[in-house]
Amino acid sequence: MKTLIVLLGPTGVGKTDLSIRLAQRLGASIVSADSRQLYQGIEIGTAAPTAQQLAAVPHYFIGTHTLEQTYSAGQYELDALQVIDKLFAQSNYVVLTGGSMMYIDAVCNGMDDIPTVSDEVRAKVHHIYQTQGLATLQEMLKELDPNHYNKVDLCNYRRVMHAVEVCLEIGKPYSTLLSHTKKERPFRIVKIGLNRPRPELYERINQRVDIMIADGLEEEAHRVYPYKHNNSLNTVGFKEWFDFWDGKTESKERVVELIKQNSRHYAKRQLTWFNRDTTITWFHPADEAAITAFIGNLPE
RNA sequence: GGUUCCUUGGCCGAGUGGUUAGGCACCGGUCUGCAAAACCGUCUACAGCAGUUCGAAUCUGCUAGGAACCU
Repeated sequence: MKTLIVLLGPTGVGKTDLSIRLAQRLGASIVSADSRQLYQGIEIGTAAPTAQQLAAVPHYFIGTHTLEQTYSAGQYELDALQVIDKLFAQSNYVVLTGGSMMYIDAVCNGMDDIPTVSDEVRAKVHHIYQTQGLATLQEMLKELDPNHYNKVDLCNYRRVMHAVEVCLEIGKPYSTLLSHTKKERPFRIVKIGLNRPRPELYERINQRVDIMIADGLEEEAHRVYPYKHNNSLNTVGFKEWFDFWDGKTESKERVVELIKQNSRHYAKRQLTWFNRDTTITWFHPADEAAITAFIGNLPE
């Protein structure tokens, strides 16, 4: 049976190393589900696989986009599925690995078809938000899509804005596009979660940030500073430097502290998301034997 | 030894008699197209003891710790 092995877990838990060994053992390629490693030029800060690692196993969605390109989970679903389909023609296994919750979700469960919002509508809604504030957008949503109005987190301007944008774009309520059903995939999905005791995970994250600094994260961030307004750089490890150069952070020591802290926050959010998914089988990354056995014991 | 001042929850920090200031961290949570994003919740402290008062973090005294200055 064609099987997609989904290797997921919080940042810094040790997915990359394991994914390569696993892929080699299974004769599989690796499809990255990482919304930041997909960009070129921020390899250090995103802990992207090294050239050596990339040479060991074919990788997809690593460094495939420029910092100025916009990308989304919805687009990823389409692109990733296409790649996965192609890979299954040559192997029974494909390893999907990464920490971008929504990207993984998009591949495993699918997202509803929501049209891309035109620049005009986006600009219009953004303008309303800027000039009249969130309250006005909330009122608009109440009018345009009372159903969704009752469900969204009204304090979260991103979500309110998006819902309003889509309503205006399609001329009907956003909620009419939401099916709340999982898409069926023509392959089996096996989710393997990687986690460590919290103190251990945080210690690794802290150490990894120190290594990034030693590897030249500051220089890398400085190099991409001109592109800071792109979504690709609304990223932990970069925005903290931008704030420093913009005079919003007092010292470099503080920058490093913030990067560590924000990375830990990110890990926590990932775990919160993954913990809801009861189909995940969890392992400690060091327990590779158990993981291998688990995969070996999967029914044909 | 003397004088004056200080002591608030993990950290910062407001509050001079009468709801649990607030911020950050920690912890927990939300999540269908910018998701390494955006957002939400919880955490009831006032150095200790005694007293004044209907009522004290806020007033008084003593004790402890700290700071500055004097001898």
